[in-house]
Amino acid sequence: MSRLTRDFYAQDTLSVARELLGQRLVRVIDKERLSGLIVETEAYIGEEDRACHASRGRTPRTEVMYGPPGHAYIYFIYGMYHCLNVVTDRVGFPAAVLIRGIQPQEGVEYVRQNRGFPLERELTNGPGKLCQALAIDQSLNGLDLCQSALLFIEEARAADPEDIEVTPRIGIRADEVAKRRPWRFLLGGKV
DNA sequence: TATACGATCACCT
DNA sequence: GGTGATCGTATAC
Repeated sequence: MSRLTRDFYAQDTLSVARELLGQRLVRVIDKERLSGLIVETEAYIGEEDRACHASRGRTPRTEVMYGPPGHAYIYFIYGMYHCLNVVTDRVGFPAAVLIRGIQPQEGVEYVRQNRGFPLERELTNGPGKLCQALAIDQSLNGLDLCQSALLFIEEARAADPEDIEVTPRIGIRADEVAKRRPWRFLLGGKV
């Protein structure tokens, strides 16, 4: 099973967001594999994108986004949740793809424990939920997905372009221009 | 030092 | 459809 390489993440952000659909996100914990196919992503691109954390410039928090592609940008939100992003594009340009949803594959029972045994479809259908399910927190921030044994993305089945749905990003507070950008990608018409 | 708020979720009506 | 939980970060003082 081959892992996605630096070249993959070094593409422009919209291409990465699109091509991540159908790939397999893998978390190894206690030598056990937890994984799921990526079914929902959102792109956040550059300081000009008002919805992107880097729109207020380079800070300790956003530093990772300015670094090399292929690293994990994980932030803490609403005092209780974490969200997982993968850094894209080139060094010095802040951009990332938010992983918003996965379809559980391996280690489902472990995942159910982490999530407090909710309904199957509620396990990982949101950025905060999937981080809780895969035990992803800030200790993994900045991790190199091309090198790490703990967190990485494997090449699985690339999504058929016809199965990809494109919509505006959700949950963001920003100006109308940023809100309207069709930078959210879903697999198989999932909403 | 102080304060306001967010790329969310779960639970309520 | 509405709201409270809960705290790191950015920004203002």
